Amino acid sequence: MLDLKYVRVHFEAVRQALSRRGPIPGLEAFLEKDAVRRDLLSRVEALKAERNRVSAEVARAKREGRDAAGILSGLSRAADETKALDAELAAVDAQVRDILLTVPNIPHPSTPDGKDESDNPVVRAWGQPRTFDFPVRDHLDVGAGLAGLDFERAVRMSGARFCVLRGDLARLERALVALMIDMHVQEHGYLEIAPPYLVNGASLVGTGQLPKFAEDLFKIEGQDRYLIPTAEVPLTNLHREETLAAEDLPLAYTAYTPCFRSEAGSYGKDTRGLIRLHQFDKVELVRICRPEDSYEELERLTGHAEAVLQRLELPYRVVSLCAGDLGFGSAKTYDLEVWLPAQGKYREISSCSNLEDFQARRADIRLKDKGAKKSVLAHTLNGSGLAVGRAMAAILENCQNADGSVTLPTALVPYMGGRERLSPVA
RNA sequence: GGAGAGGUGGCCGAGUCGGCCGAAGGCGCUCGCCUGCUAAGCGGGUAUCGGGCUUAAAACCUGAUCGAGGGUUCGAAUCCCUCCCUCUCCGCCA
Repeated sequence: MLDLKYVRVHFEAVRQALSRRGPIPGLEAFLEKDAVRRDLLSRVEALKAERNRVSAEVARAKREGRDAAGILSGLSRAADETKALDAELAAVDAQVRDILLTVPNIPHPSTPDGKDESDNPVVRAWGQPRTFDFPVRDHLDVGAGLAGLDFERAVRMSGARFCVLRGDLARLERALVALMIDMHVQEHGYLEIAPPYLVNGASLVGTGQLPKFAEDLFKIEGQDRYLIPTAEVPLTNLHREETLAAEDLPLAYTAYTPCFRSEAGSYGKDTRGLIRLHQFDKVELVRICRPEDSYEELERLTGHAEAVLQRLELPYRVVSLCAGDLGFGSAKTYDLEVWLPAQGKYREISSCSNLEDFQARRADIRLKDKGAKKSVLAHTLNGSGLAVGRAMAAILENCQNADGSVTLPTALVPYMGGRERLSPVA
């Protein structure tokens, strides 16, 4: 959410900056609604101030044993008026808030111009895509050969876009999670968190999924509870409605969780394989820091996610999302894209974003310097470190051999009980 | 799931028949004084988020907040309703 006063005072500049994303419907109504709100607010406050003054007079009269009937006369009409205006104010207030809640974040100046993903500039690349002297199979075929992916049964029990992992691949999933968490905790200084997978609506408003993207979420029927679409939600909301001590920052959290997404509107996209599922595992990174540090923190966070790809020896590149492709709450995002040889393409495996104070304002996450009078909004960042299913797909494709076996990246060997290779099941 | 108790400032805790209660008192923290050192003592300060004014800040004016929302009332921490949460006992359960 953007700052109300800032939007009012710098409306044209805000509109300009947001237009880099494309059209923002709803913004036009803001100034008018806001003016009405401000007018009502000052009138209501004046009425309340007068009411409070007279009430104090009544109290004094009663205490001194005098008759307060004279003061009291006509007050109930004023009270009715206050109540009516107050209701009007609450309604307009909600309207202004609704507008603000559906306006995306302002792209940072360093976020490149562009309309969609084809405009995302490559910032850097790492590793050489391998050349194969045999026909490359996609991760589905490789996984099937290992008897590790079972989509048929997953569909029967849950429906499309679910997967059952078996045997070596079930273990590989666990190994990947363990490797990633260990790296982030032991080498990058994150605190491991095991959060709830169900959160309430307020938390989702806090991180920006609600109210605008309700259709992307799985909601528990009849309850104010939703399956998390990413661990970003519980991790960032750890400190919702808290004022943090500035000297404790930055805070760095990591968590492994399943993520649940309805994928409404992605029919026909990536229908095969592990790339786009209703449920997938992800290791998430969240950092909460002082405003002046957040861009430095974004580079750091991105580096932590890259380190995992490097450890797994998977070729990847880093792209800077252009304004038109930027996520709702993000001011700047780097996507890490891993090489998938069967597709002959780099595919997103991590997205690292600086949300600046966009989430902090919604979630009321503040920080205060020792001795400072005022608190300020913190900055929040998050990134995948990494998406586990996509990492598995990348390993199956990049590390496959002609005989259908898969040579595991060295870093995974200890996590796979010393095994260096997964062999096809006859 | 059943029965009961309760949610007040960083913490503990008071709040009488609704009326100078944003809230006594204590602890903690902090500033100053005092003091061979430490400890003790004395005095002061110490919730948050808004709106207005201001170039800005401070000061000042003002609104809201005693779990959340609503109601009664001129006026609600105090009365009423709904919800959330915590604790105790019983039942069930990994």
